[in-house]
Amino acid sequence: MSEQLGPRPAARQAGAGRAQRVTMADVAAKAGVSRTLVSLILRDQPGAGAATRDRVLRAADELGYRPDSAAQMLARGRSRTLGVMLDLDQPFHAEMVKAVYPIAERLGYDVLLSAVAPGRDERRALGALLGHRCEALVLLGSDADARLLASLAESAPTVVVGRKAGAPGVDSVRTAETKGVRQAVDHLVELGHRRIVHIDGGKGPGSSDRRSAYRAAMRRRGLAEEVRVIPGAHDEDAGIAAGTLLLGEESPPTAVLAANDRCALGLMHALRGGRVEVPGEVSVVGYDDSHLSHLSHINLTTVRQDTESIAEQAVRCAVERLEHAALPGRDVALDPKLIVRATTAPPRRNLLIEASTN
Amino acid sequence: MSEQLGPRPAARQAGAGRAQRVTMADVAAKAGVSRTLVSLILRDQPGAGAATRDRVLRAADELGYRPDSAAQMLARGRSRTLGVMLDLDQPFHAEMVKAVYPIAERLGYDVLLSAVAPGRDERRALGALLGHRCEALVLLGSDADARLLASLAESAPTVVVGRKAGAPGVDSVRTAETKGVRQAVDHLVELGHRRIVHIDGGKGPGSSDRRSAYRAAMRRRGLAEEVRVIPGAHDEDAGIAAGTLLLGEESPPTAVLAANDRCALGLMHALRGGRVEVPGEVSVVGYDDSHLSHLSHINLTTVRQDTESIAEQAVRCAVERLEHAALPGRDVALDPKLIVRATTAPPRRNLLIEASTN
DNA sequence: GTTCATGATGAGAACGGTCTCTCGCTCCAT
DNA sequence: ATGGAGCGAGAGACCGTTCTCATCATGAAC
Repeated sequence: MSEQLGPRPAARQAGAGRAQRVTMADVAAKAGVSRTLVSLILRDQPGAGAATRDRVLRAADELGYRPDSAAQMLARGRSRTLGVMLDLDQPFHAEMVKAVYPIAERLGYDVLLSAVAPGRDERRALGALLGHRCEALVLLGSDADARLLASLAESAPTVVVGRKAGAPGVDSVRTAETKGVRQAVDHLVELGHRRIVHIDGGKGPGSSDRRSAYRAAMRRRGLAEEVRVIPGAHDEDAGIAAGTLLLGEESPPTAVLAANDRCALGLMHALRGGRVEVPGEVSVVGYDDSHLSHLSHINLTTVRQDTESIAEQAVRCAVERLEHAALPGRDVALDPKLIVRATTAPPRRNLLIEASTN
Repeated sequence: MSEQLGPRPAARQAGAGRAQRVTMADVAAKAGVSRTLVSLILRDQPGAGAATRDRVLRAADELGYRPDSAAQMLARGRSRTLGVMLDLDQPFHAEMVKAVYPIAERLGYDVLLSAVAPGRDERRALGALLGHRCEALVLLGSDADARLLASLAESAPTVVVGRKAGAPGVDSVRTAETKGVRQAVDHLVELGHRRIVHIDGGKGPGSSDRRSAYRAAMRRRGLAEEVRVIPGAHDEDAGIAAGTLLLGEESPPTAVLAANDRCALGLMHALRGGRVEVPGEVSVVGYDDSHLSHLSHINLTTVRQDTESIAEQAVRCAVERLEHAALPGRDVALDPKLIVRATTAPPRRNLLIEASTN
């Protein structure tokens, strides 16, 4: 242990050698005014003379003053901080976060990130956010059950992105899966495809919606008997597995609607490995328009979720609920947009079969 | 109790409708002890009777008490929080963060994430971390110049991951590029390759080291006249460009050492698109061992940076500097390991030429 | 010349914790 | 008895802000 001479020697010595944090008091002293006034001026509030204002601002700048958000939070009773929980492995989450930053900033909120990781489940990730006094939570692709969500909502406004919340008092923002899927199916049908299968996303967020939307869209086009769902997931391996499965079939589909872009990529890889051309022999549609799909060598036709708007709505929901307490739980569904690139084309009859029996 | 005619009604009403935050005072009241004791017990310090301890813990649990880290920071003078700056688009960063979490936790540190994004440069990302009172900073793949690093280091211990820091008082942790590259080259040479090119990472972190390491390794194997570096970058497009270039050549290399996995992927895609088999006609080695390379359909031979150890060292550096103030700047270089998978094999003479003129 | 808004400034109490100190007790050697 | 140790518990200062309220000039209005 440390010898105890002065008050809290440990704390002092921890930062030893390092410049002490510059506080408002230092600025006040340097400018020759009171702390109160410094606070006022730094927060850009009226009530200080122009000359004083200048002097204080200059002093703050020279000292390299940086407000201590811990103290601010404590004093304000509000942190003006939004917590975002995400999965670092999901490119879509990355896109969302990028979109959330500027929006939150515009509304005067700070953003804190907390990732789920092996050994760090949602509960912990969220606990960290709450501990850091986030006033509202945005959950990207959460698996949380209704009970957890409900209990969260008791301590902070909670918005779930990408799926229905299923808990009272919790907002959700997501893509209108029905429309996205329908656009994709319509596109394929108009190209001349009939045998269109769907690789689903298993129990991932939004996938049950997409599944039923696919069925509905097919029925709507009179293709009820062609409906076929292959169980999958939101990663490359699922796509590979499905691709391998299809390669072995006698009369495989001419088009595939994948669970998401990663899944589509896996699928395409498997198909091309089996010498099946995309889109020559099989058309592939992804879902997400993640940065992967833009890449020139991939050039994936995909359904773009409007990240920008989703982020905007999510932040807005959180903030509104923060300000007007108990609103009813909202469920915002945004229109997605089909981005046609190079992986879809009219079907070429029988080529697939030929190729796969090479 | 505070039934008094409200000081700060604004603050109170901001959280209107929402349950008030449970504080230590509430727990203390419920357990019939003082705040001090509650604090003691919750921090797991000696000095409280077993019975009291139980009573307090139960009370805290029942009330759903959650320590307020803002207040803790303020009171402690220390935040015990590590700030990590990252780029959400880099899979390697994701791996790092996943590794950092448990290590930091073991050392009793909290982790805050701040991402760079369009419209949010390193300066801002770091400002956010500092504002939230991070005691130390870990920068993943930073572009920051020496001046910025030096000024950062004045306010908090700073560790740069993936490149040399180049600023005094700033630690760096990275892979011993020389060894990784040498292993890769040796592996290829032992398989029988001589014509081995390197696609470099442009001005990305670590790439100049890899470039010279490649030259050295080639010379060491007596292949000085085979040295060839193709300018590239750390993404798929660079790989494609290089691949396209090579496809057009008369006597292309039999093996390629890519800047990183993403680059390798692009390269492979381009090659396969040109009907060139990997590894049959060209062997490809990546760098990073990101989750992409594990995928069964990719199965990339790659140089694994030991994420685990890098994270450990980075956190350790930060913490040690935190505790022992002004140590000299360290530069830890960790041994990488070549992971041989399915994209490397002995060369087949002339096949590449045949294939590419098909 | 006294009274009053008005605008600039300062004093001091929160906020929710941590930490040092002191206090009252019991236990045991003198 | 007497005087410490040793331990459980509480008092109160403090961390760096924000916010309310009081104070103090200053000049316009009466």
